[in-house]
Amino acid sequence: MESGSSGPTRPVGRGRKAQAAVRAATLAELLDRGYAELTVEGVAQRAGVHKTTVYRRWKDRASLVVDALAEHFAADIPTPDTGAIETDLRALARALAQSMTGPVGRAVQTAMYSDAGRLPEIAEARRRVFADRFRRAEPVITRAIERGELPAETDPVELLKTLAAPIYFRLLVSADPIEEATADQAVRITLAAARAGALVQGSAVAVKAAGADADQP
Amino acid sequence: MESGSSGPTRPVGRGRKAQAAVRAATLAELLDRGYAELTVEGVAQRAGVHKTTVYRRWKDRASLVVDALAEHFAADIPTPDTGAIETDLRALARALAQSMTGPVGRAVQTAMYSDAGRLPEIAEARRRVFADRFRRAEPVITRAIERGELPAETDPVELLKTLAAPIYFRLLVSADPIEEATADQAVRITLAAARAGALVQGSAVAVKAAGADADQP
DNA sequence: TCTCAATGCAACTTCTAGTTGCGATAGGCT
DNA sequence: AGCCTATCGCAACTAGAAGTTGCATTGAGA
Repeated sequence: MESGSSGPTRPVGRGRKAQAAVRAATLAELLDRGYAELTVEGVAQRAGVHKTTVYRRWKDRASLVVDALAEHFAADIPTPDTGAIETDLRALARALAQSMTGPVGRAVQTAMYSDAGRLPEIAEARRRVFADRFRRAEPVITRAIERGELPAETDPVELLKTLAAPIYFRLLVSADPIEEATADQAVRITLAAARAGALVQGSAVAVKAAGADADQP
Repeated sequence: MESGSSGPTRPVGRGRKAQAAVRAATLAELLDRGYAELTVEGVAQRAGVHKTTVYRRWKDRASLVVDALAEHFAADIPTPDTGAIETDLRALARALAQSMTGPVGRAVQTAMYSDAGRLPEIAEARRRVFADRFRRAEPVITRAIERGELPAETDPVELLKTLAAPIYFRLLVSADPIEEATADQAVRITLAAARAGALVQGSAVAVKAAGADADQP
């Protein structure tokens, strides 16, 4: 967009500071007013900046929110390999819980599943982050299967969803605080289910008899 | 609210039909535009009604949405008592999954956890519904404990949250379709976890050592 | 058929989104 | 230190949706 090779591409300290303030203010407003009630003027005031300053940097309300969230998309959840499924899953679950901890994490994560999640860019980012996490985490489960720690038919994706579900439940439904204990509990539940053979492939899909009528009347 | 004993309390068929159309249109708009993008004029047009007709019946946008959702709050989830924990839980989970099935159910449930969920009336309704469901479902677990089907220390609330989590995960996070198989899978996971003793009281809370510092730095 | 409550319509006010032109200012560079 | 200019603040706009009001019109029920 910018930075012509010889052009006057000076980052300009003033602008950088203002933009950072606006982004922080956007997350704060997102957290305590929500996307639906977020106003550009409110963000500007909170950032100690004039409304036009916001509009000069961002096309509209949506791209302001998208950009403020985008900063924190970096999934960066690694692929643990401790040699035991329990500690590996604990690392994964704690990393997920961690990403929802603190005002910023909570603001970002809840916003991504609120009405702001309908913005195409957010929806796509969500898909990307999820695909990335599954891709990184899958080896953890396949290795555990190879080691004989889990039933051979265990479905990695199903297991990871089972691991994530109790954590997201706290974030989005029950609004209970999310701590390490939350993650550890999710691990216990998931492992018990996996060892009992409840997470084998196809266990979560309906086995439709022949017939093409899937819609309800 | 209305119906003074001798007053001119005629329900007036025309009004009833218009109101029903507006409520239905509100849910439809909620489903395919979301609360943040929902406009009163949009709802009115969709209902084949003039904007002022909406404002004569509802104070503002918020109460329109609240009222449209309120129709469907009736939790009406019964207390199954089949004599076996598995079938009882299956009944509970399927009833929950059922409430998220079909366009109306999906619209209502997702809206309650979207930005509309920040409206005080919605937040309170959510608490009421949850409290009611837990109250009705708790005997199912205590009976199972008495029958020796579950560990004696099993925490009923923790178990019910574990049961609900995978279903809400599909509704709010993964957006996978919700079917009976989803509910049945949730039952398998929950039972495996409960039987393994992962849902005993206090298993989900951090055991803080003495000290008053709970906030993060 | 006749009535009156409820709707349709137009014309408002207010609020926020988003835009534009100009003068003020502060950060970077010499 | 002092200039240069990109960026900011400010005021004054347009556009659209929220919400309101007065009056004419219509249709369900007695």
